[in-house]
Amino acid sequence: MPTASYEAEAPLHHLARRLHNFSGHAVRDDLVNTIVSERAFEVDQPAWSDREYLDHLIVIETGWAYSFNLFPDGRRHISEFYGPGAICNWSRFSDFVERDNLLFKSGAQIRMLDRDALSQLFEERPAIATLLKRHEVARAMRASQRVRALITGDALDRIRVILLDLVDELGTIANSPEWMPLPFTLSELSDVAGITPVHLSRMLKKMTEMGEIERSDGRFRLENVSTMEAGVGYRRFFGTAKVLSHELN
Amino acid sequence: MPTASYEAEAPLHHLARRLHNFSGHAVRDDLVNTIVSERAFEVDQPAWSDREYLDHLIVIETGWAYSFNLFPDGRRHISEFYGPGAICNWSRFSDFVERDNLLFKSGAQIRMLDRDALSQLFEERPAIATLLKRHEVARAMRASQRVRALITGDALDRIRVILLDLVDELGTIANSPEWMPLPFTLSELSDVAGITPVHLSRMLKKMTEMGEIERSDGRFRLENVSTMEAGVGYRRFFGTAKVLSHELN
DNA sequence: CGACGACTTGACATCGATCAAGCGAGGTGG
DNA sequence: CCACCTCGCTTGATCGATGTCAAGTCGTCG
Repeated sequence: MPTASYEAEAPLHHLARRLHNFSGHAVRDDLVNTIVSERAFEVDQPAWSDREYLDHLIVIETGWAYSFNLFPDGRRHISEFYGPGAICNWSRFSDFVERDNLLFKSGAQIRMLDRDALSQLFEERPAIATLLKRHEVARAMRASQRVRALITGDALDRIRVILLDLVDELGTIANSPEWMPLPFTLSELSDVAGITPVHLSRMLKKMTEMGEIERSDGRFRLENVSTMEAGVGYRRFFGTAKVLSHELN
Repeated sequence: MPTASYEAEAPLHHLARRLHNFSGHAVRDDLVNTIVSERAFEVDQPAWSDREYLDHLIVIETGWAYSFNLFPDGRRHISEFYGPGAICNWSRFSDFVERDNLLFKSGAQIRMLDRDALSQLFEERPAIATLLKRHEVARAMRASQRVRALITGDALDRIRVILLDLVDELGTIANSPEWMPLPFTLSELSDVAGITPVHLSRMLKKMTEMGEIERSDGRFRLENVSTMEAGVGYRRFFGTAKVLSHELN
């Protein structure tokens, strides 16, 4: 059930934009040839299907998803979130590793790229494999930066890093607009941060009062991104991707 | 300045034992041929040399090391620790990724395996590359399990998971002895857990009073490993490695 | 002996969780 | 249409968990 915006964009448009940050090469056409199916989600939906994780690379066209893990006592930890153009299951796909569950937020639209077709493409054009790998290495480095903040920081710093990661996740596909959508509920964000939804609500109020952020109608705005980044020692891995890829090799 | 125990063991003895958990193949001789140098540390020493990280795979023969990261404000986060037989820089070595700093604890002895020699070995015998990769994937999965606990758990659960990881790290090379050495200071352990050393000291005292652990002379003992594992939903990645490698492929 | 670092303990302050109540938007059935 | 429900969010009151500051012990090393 594609929406207007879904049809408006060419397939893998956002992914191509992300990858373009790492290399001037045009790879969209090659990747489009490996598409085997697509899917749209009208309501939040966990993906329990193991086969699709292993046989296909899952790319988000529109909307959001996150990977999560349930504890025996029912608590939930959200370890990573994925915005438009993101690859949701790279490590599982490439390492055959048992990983977290995925949940697609309502409104998400995804496309699946075939494992065998991709393998063949990677053999024919190794540069594409390297490109995708670099892109995912950058995500892994961003995640490990977030984890450091979540383990050692207080609630405010945890929230700041998560908000910056959200901005970064959207900034990969466009220059960050002033007002960003808040694609997740407070309960979900609190499961990322490792704090309670109640406390998260209070801290967001506090940050609003301190003039750090503004909120309105499901969107938020960071008053001064650079100041916030400096305050928590945040480093961008996608926004400055061209610099990064230069560092990498 | 090798110690008695250093000379008593054959090179890469502990690493070979670890790998044996994942495959019956004997790979020690092949790996030994790639050794280019060795080093012993008499006092705690950070390794600042970038070249050795990239040109060599660092294997611990005896003793311990950890990787850490410094915040602008001086705080330190310790993200992983390495015991006898561990590979300290796999991700940096294989992905050319910028990673944490390493610190070798006093008494540590390491050997370095040459990058080029290893690459050649991996080409000739791909099974060895797969074996090493599986071993490091298991470590990554254990680390992500720990991170979940460190983000969402309270101080007691954080400490429990860290102690279980320490036991696991030693259990890979031998059946866990009753009394385990505590190779890190409370300050270091608190930088793993993301709590203060003072609070860690109090919590260890509390766990001792509750009969969960015993401490004596720089060593500790878990009263009931299975109970503790069940209590925090802990999963072993090395001790049950044969099961794991069966799952993996 | 004195200095130092690792650890412990106490008193106190702060942070964050818990419990409970209420509000508003959106959906459903009468 | 309204009554009613659920869900996400907010707020207040309170309690427990954790950090901070300070003092003191112990072993090690010069």
